[in-house]
Amino acid sequence: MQAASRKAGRNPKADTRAEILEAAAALFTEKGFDAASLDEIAKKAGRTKGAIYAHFESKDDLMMALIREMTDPNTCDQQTLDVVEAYRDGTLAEYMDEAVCEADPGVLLSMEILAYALRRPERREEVAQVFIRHRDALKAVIAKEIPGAHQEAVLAFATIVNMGSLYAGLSPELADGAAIAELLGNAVGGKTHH
Amino acid sequence: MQAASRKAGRNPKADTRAEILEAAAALFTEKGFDAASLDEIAKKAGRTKGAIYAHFESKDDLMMALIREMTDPNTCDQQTLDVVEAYRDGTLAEYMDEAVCEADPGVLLSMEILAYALRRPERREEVAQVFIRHRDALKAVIAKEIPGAHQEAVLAFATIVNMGSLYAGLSPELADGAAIAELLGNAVGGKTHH
DNA sequence: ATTATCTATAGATCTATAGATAATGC
DNA sequence: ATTATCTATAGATCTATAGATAATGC
Repeated sequence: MQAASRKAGRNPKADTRAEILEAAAALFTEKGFDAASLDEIAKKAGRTKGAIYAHFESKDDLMMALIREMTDPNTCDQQTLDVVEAYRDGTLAEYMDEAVCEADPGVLLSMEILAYALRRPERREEVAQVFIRHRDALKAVIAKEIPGAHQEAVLAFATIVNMGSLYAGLSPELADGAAIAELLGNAVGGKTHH
Repeated sequence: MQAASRKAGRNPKADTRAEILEAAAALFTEKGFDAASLDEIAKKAGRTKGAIYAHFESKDDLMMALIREMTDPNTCDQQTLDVVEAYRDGTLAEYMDEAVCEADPGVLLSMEILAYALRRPERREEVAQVFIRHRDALKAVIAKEIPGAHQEAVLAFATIVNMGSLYAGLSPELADGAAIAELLGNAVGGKTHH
């Protein structure tokens, strides 16, 4: 949030909700949903717990809000775009080693959300819709950037890049940029320009 | 009571430890490490918390013991073997739909362990060694069962099957047996007999 | 045969902290 | 949105005891 928001008729309150969500995302990533306390989240957002309860009904409600508002569901986040482009340009190995292999926070959060949803059947459907919309956005990008990609290329990106970067975060012996790039190459196919 | 167990230097209640580990595995899978309480674990094992502390120093120590003793590190578990065989036999799609697609507990536990280790740098190396030994066992099986498999076939199995089954557990729209099988086919190559 | 000892475990308890709510202020 | 507070429960620790074995005594 830049000066713009502070200026144009924003109320200090307006940002509170977004800042809480941002702090929650960071702490759910770092410690996991259960281990991240609302006090910590509030502190990180520069507020108190009361502020959280002014905006969210419960810790679960906060998590669900975070999931729903996880970036615009119709566009890929920049990082996803970068991965696809690196693949297309034949520089994925380097990209993975630099950017993703040290336990990418975005991937950890998405794992946390997946685990959260899998353990709460009532929430599963709603979370699934969010994942599906993200998947579709990624699919469109792949179709555009990687002509001739195999039919299951989206699933390849989602599974190999995500899981691969978790493994890489655990140990480079389990997965490194080169291995992930080669595997993805076999799985995705299509034209790349080296 | 069997003379054998006495001979082995273990008292008749020696299976307490194993039963606690089993209960812990089940509850860590079902609710996650933080949300599973020691009281629940003790109850599920038919003991009380005192019994847990007689065998383990702390909840973390219990988790680490569970990780270390997660099946024999030099052999694949049956389920992993089944997946590789289903791939080799060209029946992976059916296998995944039947056995794995509804949020496989083993996969969930392994994700829980991965997240646990990624968030605890002091533990990372030790957990990594366990994963590496499992990976090597899987590699050997693949080399034997799927002649001509690509070099990164192990990573393909680990990432695509695990992540795929989590996605499938969230929604069949995200991943189903056929999609996983096709993707794995592109990623692994090698000879299969249809 | 009696007493002491050891080990594993139950059950009670301690302390900290979590999520949630209520009261209050701006 | 803050501050104070409520209630529940967590991990951890303490204490007592059951059941078994080992040592001691007659």
